[in-house]
Parts: sequence; C-alpha cells; structure tokens
Amino acid sequence: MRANVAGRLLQHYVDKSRSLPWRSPPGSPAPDPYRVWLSEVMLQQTTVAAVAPRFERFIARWPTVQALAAAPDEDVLGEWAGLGYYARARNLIACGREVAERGGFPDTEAELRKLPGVGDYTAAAIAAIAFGRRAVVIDSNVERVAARLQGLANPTKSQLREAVEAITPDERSGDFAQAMMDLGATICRPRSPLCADCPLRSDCAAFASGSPELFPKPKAKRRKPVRYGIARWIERDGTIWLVRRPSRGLLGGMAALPGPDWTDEKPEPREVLAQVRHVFTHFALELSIVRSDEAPGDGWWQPIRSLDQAGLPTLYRRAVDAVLSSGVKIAA
DNA sequence: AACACGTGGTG
DNA sequence: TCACCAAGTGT
Repeated sequence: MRANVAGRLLQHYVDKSRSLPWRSPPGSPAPDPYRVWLSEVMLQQTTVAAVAPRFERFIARWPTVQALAAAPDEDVLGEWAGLGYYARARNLIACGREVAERGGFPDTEAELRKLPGVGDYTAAAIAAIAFGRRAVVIDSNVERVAARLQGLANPTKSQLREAVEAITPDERSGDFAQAMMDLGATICRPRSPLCADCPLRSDCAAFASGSPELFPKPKAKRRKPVRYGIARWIERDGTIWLVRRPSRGLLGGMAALPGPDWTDEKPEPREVLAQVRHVFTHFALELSIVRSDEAPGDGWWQPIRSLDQAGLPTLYRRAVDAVLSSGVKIAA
C-alpha cells in the first residue's frame, strides 16, 4: 500500500531519528529559514560531519541573514575555506544580500528557486522544511530510495519525480523528505544496504530482486588527468605574499599562493621547497612550491604565524604546511 | 546535455 | 593506494 509508505517511513524516522544535529526533532515548529537555507547550501555534495562544525561557526558569527549580508566578501569566503565548491560561497553572499534587501526569504518553492545557488533540491527543501509547504524533495538519497522501491536500474528524472511525488504526503512533507534522506544515508546506502533494518522492504522491488545494490546502476566514471602547477613562496620579515584568485572558476575568489596558470605538461625539474599532490573533482594537481623574490602585484603580506586565518582553501593550506614542515629555514 | 566545480571519509 | 561518493548548481 503506497499510502502507507510515507507513514511507515515517518514513524521509523521519529523512532530512530538521526536528523541533522542542529535541527530540531521531527514534528517541531518550523525552523528559521535562514538556518535551513544556510545548512542546505552547505550540505550540497558535502557530508553532515564536515558541515556540522562549520555551520555552527557561521551561525555564531552571522546569526541572521542581515548580519551575513553586511559582511565583507573576503570574510565569508574565508569562513568557507576548506568546505569546497566555492561557487556556493559566492552565491551565498549574493543570495544573502538579495534576501536581506527584500526583507526576508520568499516562502514558495518557485520564488526560492530564483535565488542564486538555490536549485531544484534546495528550493524544495527550504519550502518544505522551513515553510511547511508540500514540496517534492529530490536529492541523490531520495533518487536511490525511489529507484529501489520501483526496481528501476536506469531511471529517468521523470520516472523518479513521479515515484517520489506519489509517496510525498500533503502534511509534513519536510519531515518526510528528511526521513527519505536519512533512510538513504543510513539504511538504503549505495553499497551494502541494510535491508533487514528497512521499514520499506515489504514495498521494495529491489529488495525482492535479491540484489538491491544494483539499483540504480552506478554511473561510469571518467579518468582523472594529472596537471602541474608552480606556486611561489615569497617571504619577507616573517610574512609571505598571498593573492586573491580571479572570482570565477576553480577556487574562484579564494586566497592563494601566487603562481602561473597550471599546465598539462610536467615542468622542468627545479629546486623546490615542497611538493603537494591534490585531487580535485576532475583532475589531480601536482603543485611545486618554489622560493621566489619576484616583485609582487596585487596581494598582501600575510604573517606566517597567522596563516591559518588567511582563509586558504585546502590545496594552499597543504602547500603551506608542506613548506613549513619541510625543515627549510623560514624566517618566522 | 555534459561538464566544471573541492574535500574528506570509507572500504 | 584508490575508487567511490556526499541533503547539487550553474553554464
């Protein structure tokens, strides 16, 4: 019985609730839209464990969207450093200012969807969780759960949408969405699903097939090429020269060590202070850090002792760590 | 419709 | 070591 699926799922979620640490339990009054928006954006392609402490820092520093909107770009980007997918932080800044300007968050999915950095998933999640609207919330967990319930190995977006729509309740669709995502994260996992613990297994075609992990079929992966880069260590009086990367593209807007564009060809061997290998989404980078006294352009002298406050993304934080722990003499 | 876009945890 | 993958969005 389809009508029962949502009820059983919600009951399971209430009993074994694993909701986000900062979110009130299922059935509570609707949470602050600002907090829902901020955490949902942070959670895009990012684990709960990684988000939790960063979310708390953001909220402590900027308790309202008005406070966030008033913050300088570099403060927000610096607070985001290490979280990855930095376009999210750039969109967060733009979105926060737009929302503060208009006096608050819109309360419908269609209006939320127009905000920068708010796509189909996030708009539906905010509408359902923060505003109690019925919305069909679809993330990769929900897709997997739906594909398995229906036994679809190669589902289309519209098949998935229809499947989720059919079981989304009119009331508490926000709790329902969180229950679906929670189920996907803890029981209906991509690999080795724990069907024995699943409240929906009696309705599940994939379980009935005996090989639930084959639904949906995993996508083919592409090889990662290696690229090469040089970063300059320009040191003076216990400081090093940092720059801000161009505001678009990879690590856009983030603080960085200066250096030329990265290349596909391995550079000629030279004396390096340190080397780091860093894996991005679609390529791996081998970055060599070389000492330099080149006359700097735009940038600033960052005290070596306070490098951790520079808001460096992980690539450059690792590069700096590699130099500082290399034993090379640094006048810090 | 593909592809760009980060990072850390896990097996 | 390494592949997989995470409460996706923008172009």
